[in-house]
Amino acid sequence: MIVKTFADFDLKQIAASGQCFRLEEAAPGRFNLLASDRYLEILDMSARQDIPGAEPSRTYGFSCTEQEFEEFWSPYFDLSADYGAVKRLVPERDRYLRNAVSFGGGIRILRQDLWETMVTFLISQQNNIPRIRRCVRLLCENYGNTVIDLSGQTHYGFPGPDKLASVSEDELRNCSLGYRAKYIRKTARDVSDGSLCLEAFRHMDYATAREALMSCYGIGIKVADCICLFALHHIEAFPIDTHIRQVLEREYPKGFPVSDYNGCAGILQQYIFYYELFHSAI
DNA sequence: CTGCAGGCGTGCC
DNA sequence: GGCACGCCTGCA
Repeated sequence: MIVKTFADFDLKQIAASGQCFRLEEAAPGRFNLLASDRYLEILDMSARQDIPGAEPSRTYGFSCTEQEFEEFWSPYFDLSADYGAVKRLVPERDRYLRNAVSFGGGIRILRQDLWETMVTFLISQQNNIPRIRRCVRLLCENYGNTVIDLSGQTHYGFPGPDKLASVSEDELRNCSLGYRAKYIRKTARDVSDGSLCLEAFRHMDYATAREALMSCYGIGIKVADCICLFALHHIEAFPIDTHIRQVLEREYPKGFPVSDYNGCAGILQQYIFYYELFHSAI
């Protein structure tokens, strides 16, 4: 286990922010995370002091080697980016956004696996977070590789395109995917037979990637933007769901000032999403 | 019982 | 371009 401290990094907030459905707080201060076939345990070692507006700096123990952390997990959590600089772009007069940023200041935009993100956000349409988690869990338990952790516990990786291409639509429906099963099956088959090349997406700019994603069966504007933001790290992507749409109508009737945020408006979208989900509940 | 949750495809204009 | 409508499922 290695121990590290970071500013603007709070896993509790990230786990609740709805960008990753395989990061969960299994017990207070104990997190489990699966990314494809990798498993990571994270232990919150900071004394939790929830001072409103305080710099969210936290210390965590990670169940991996220094090398794995530097090579995989640090980029995954986007730890080398300066989120303080993003927050400072929010002008004092925008009270709403200042509050949102201070409330969810530990959020970062993860760099998740492209295939996994495509499937989980296909599942997310017309769906709610607990049910999305359940669908993803069933998919992994039924078709994913087993991953054994250091204490001998079994976890399940995310099934790859070849595996899901071999599963019938009816079997997929057993994971309570509903009508989304045919979207996932077709996408899996397209990737598996080579007619859809995921590697190509990595070399595209935002507009090109978005358009290419939207040409996939079952992927529309909202899901394409989520994939651009959470997997391809196009931080200018600003996914608008029914929830965010209501906020924009209420707080920004003249439109969200995208141009104030030189290509990183998507990060602000996450602060807003998290703020709307939880601030009234406290 | 209806309505709806982090939409999208289809058919129509 | 815009706008209906249906779609799986679980939960209020």
